[in-house]
Amino acid sequence: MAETLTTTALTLKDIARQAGVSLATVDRVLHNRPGVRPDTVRRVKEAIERNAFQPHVAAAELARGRARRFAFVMPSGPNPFMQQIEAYLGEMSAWLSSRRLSVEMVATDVFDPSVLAASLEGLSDDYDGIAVVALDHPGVRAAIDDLVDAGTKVVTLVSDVPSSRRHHYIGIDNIAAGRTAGALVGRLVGQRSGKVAIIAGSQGLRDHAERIFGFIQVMASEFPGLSVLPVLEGRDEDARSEQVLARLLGRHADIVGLYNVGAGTQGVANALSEKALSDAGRDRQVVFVGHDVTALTRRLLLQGLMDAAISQNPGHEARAAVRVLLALARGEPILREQEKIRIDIVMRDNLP
Amino acid sequence: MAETLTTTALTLKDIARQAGVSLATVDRVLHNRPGVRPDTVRRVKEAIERNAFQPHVAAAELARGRARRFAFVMPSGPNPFMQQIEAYLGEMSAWLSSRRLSVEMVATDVFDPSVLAASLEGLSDDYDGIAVVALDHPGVRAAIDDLVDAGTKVVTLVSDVPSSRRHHYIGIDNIAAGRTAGALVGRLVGQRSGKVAIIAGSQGLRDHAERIFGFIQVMASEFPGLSVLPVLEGRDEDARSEQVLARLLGRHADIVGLYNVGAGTQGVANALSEKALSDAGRDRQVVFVGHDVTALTRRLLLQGLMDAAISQNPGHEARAAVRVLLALARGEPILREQEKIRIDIVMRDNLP
DNA sequence: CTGTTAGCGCTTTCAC
DNA sequence: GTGAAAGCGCTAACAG
Repeated sequence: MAETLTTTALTLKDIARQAGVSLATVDRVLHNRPGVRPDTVRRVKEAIERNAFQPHVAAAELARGRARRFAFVMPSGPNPFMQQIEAYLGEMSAWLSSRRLSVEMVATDVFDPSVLAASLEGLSDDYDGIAVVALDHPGVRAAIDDLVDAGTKVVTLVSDVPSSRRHHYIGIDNIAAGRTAGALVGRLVGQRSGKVAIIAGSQGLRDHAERIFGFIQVMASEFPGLSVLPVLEGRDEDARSEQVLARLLGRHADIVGLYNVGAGTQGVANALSEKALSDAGRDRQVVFVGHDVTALTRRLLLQGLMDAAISQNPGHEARAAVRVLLALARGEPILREQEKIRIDIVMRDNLP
Repeated sequence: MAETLTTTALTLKDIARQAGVSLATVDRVLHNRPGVRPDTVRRVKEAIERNAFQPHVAAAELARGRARRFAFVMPSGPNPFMQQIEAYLGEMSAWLSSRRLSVEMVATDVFDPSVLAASLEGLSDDYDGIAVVALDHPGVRAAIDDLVDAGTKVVTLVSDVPSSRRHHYIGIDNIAAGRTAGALVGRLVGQRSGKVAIIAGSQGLRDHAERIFGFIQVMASEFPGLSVLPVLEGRDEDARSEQVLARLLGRHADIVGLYNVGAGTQGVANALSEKALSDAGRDRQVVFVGHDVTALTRRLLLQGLMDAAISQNPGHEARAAVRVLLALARGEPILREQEKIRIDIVMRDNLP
């Protein structure tokens, strides 16, 4: 009736005794440090295996007694999503300091590869680990690889540089996110046929490009009744997004769906609600799917102007980045399942 | 450019010196233990505040040196969702034992209040904390309250007993989950009008009842074109679910949506795919929304027979339950944001 | 009421 | 190659 999943009470000392060696030797074997005869290594390893011995992390942490410093390299400028990540890091401060960890924010122009690369290079010696919202560019890749070579742990956050040797990526699969957006737009449009608009910050941004790719893929293969218009670029700015979208809506009366890939949400909403006014009486508004749950998208979802937001949980990303950097620094295993960032579909009734 | 969120390097000793007292006194104040003159308390607290002092958790854990035992009281019988929670607890075993924590599974008939209550009563002295998939019933409530009175930390898991004095509930808001399901069915049905079926395990289960409530609420207020048929009960069994649903589908040709509140998914799928066959050529199948991502629902989503699954992440629930029990046992703060279980909408393209 | 002290289990010199 | 021993920062007896 009761099945135990865990037991341990042994200590290094017990293992040492069983293996007929001293504490120090067990410690060396445990951490693959050199200076132990192969035969001794084997004896110790056997004792460890035999007892399924797990060293007590608290004791190790205390004995090591080292404070760790991490840096978060994030975009300067007022991006609500990034601000949420910062805010969640702030909420962790008690957690961090009771573990002698420190996290520092480094703001930089992440859209300029040379600036970003330079920022990264400058951090090498000061930090045990770095989380960076990275632009996928050769210069940035080189900077990341240099950090890694210098022994710094590096995780990419939100936006990845897959070709680099970063230790981990904390963020969503953007192609799948785009596919999800596409499936939602298609399904929510229902039987109607017509055109679908896409507005992105820039197609040069890897995450935007991937989302668009996934979106178009699904549209083409599963919703033949819907035709996708050429992608608009709003540079993630409200004014420009509103302008280009309004023009498009004016030109095509039969737009039934809209995918906003990046920010500039207020502008998109403005253009859309203007159209909604003039459409009053029509059977249904344009289906509008975008990204991220912010104060604004929350309001739009509640109003019904926006139908769904594809979201990556910023609190989870902040905590996962810290935990992964810490695990990397300590040489502990990473709980992949726990650290994986999911693609959340947020609609009015499951707003977090 | 770089803004620090955290700093600390002080120890109890530093605080003791600043306050002009001994280590032990600071420790007493820190843990609100009695036996310190109010004036001294104030002085110490001031020193703590002034330095924003955070005791080193690793040191505390080591010094306390106590192993903690937790029990998970879960339904006997083969419920895939519960098995997933167990599996994720299993994956944590290294994490657990390196912290000198143990988790034991206690299987019981959680649907029989007296059996469940008796199981709980029997555990009082052996565990520091208990997570229980609870039935909301006066006997169970009393058993939980007794545990709490005895100093055991109690969290309800998946299914809550809000009237009890349990310390925490790990699970979703089931009314909101039902609303989410309703909105999805309504939106995915689109312009068509017709009937919507609901099949539940039992309306006597609190979580099922709440989901139904939320679902009907949304249907009534937002989808006047859809009428909800009386709730079917399938007792979470495949055979019975298939039977009652098949009969219903036979009687009403104009069913356009289906909400499966609990398990019995295979039966539901059977009934539905049979109907789909005979409907071949019709414009669209019945919209089918259910709960939880299991091997089966995953397959159904990929096939397209199922449109969406409302899900609560079992891995997250398992880890959150352990973390919360641990925080409660140690008297540490709970990171509410981290432990909150979200209502996930899972469709084909964002399958985890 | 308050202080002293002996560990908790591991890491890390420093000797041998 | 290996071992002995001094802490890491806190907790918990036990004295006073």
